[in-house]
Amino acid sequence: MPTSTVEDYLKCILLEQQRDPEALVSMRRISAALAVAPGTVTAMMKTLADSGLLAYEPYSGVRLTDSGRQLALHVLRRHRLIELFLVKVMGMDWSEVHSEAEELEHAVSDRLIERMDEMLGYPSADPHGDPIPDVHGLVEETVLPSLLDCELKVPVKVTRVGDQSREFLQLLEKRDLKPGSLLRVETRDEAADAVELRLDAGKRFTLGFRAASKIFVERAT
Amino acid sequence: MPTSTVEDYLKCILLEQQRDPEALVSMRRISAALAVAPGTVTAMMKTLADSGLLAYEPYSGVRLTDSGRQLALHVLRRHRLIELFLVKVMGMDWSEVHSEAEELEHAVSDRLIERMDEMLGYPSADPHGDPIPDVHGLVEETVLPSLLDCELKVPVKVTRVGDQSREFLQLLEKRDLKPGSLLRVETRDEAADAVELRLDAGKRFTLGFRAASKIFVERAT
DNA sequence: TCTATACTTTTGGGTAGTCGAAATTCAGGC
DNA sequence: GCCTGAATTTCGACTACCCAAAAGTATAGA
Repeated sequence: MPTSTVEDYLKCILLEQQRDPEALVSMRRISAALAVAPGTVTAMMKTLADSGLLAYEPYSGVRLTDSGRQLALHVLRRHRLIELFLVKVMGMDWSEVHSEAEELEHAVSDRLIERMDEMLGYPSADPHGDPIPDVHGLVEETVLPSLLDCELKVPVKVTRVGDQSREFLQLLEKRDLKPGSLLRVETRDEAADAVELRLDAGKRFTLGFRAASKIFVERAT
Repeated sequence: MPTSTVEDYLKCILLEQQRDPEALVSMRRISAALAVAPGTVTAMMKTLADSGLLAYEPYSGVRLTDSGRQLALHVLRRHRLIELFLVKVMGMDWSEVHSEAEELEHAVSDRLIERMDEMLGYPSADPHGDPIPDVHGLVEETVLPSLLDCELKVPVKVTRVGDQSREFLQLLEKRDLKPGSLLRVETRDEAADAVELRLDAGKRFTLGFRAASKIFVERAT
């Protein structure tokens, strides 16, 4: 059974890999994401490679093997189900569940996680709109446009947010930009680094490009 | 912040101390309870003593200090609230929640545990009848008679069981001897090592002294 | 009083994970 | 082709656990 440290490394690599499925994941990215020294990552990558969980190319980076990927997906499944459980059942705020799930994902048994899944009605996405892998590790990967790419002046629905930080989520909460919210992008001004939104209620709100790129939408039906 | 290993040692010592509040807790008991080598316990006791969590008397044993006791009570609170939560909210079997709680007690945040407490209506006992310390670490210690000490032929109610092992709990479940169940002790035969019970429904069942000593009752009102 | 035995402590050693700093490698610009 | 800067790897060292086995201690019974 993998230690919780190993689970953290695998999950982190999976997430980094998803940003750019072609490339190998560099030591630098992992070391930054997990806040450990670069040398520590190199050492860990060697032992994970020895366990057959990933392929390690010295000076280039790593890529998960099938078994490593499978394991990482199970951790991700636990993480996201727990987040949804904390929001839906425990009534916690979605801006505080990420760090809580970060701990719990290593402690819950398979039995308990399946019970949560059942209670939640086998959901397909967590409170941030991230897809939940099923019990066999299958995920539906959909690429959504962000507020930077979507059509202008057309009603869209927020379906996913790409930043778990407390501050960002609290902003979205306050401005009613959570998954499910409806809005339209009125204008984009590259020079001003500004994306102007009109919310469902008619209120207007402006985001910077950086923040806008972290909100993903789909056409409102 | 104490590691989960330290929390396990403290909880274990608290529990052993409760069996015999006068005596010091020996290395042997701790080593047996936690399934670690005796030398490992001695080493850990020295570091815990250095941290001011317990008093260590070489060749005699240890006793928790106030701060050690406080910490242990918080772990115990988490453990017992989690057990009750798993039974009441998650619908798990009481014979399987102990080991699950053993992991979760080190992972849940204070925030989440208080949320559970609230959802459960600030309960005073876990599914086995063990008292739940309050948020300040206060517990009501009540000494109850077991099926070995209680009056004969008088209606009593099971209120606490002193063995968390799966097999024992499954037996109690099957025989309807869970906390809340009503029964009478008909006879005790020391030579035969037998305690004869008459259950509420009228059925009769016989336990050995060893098992009978692990079921605690109070007079039925 | 002495000793057998059960318990405790000490010692030496091992694994997992971490860091800081020195040494190495790679890739882009000249 | 060489140099430089960034990334990577290597190295020595540390903490927190853990074990097995040798050595020491306490005590109950002869």
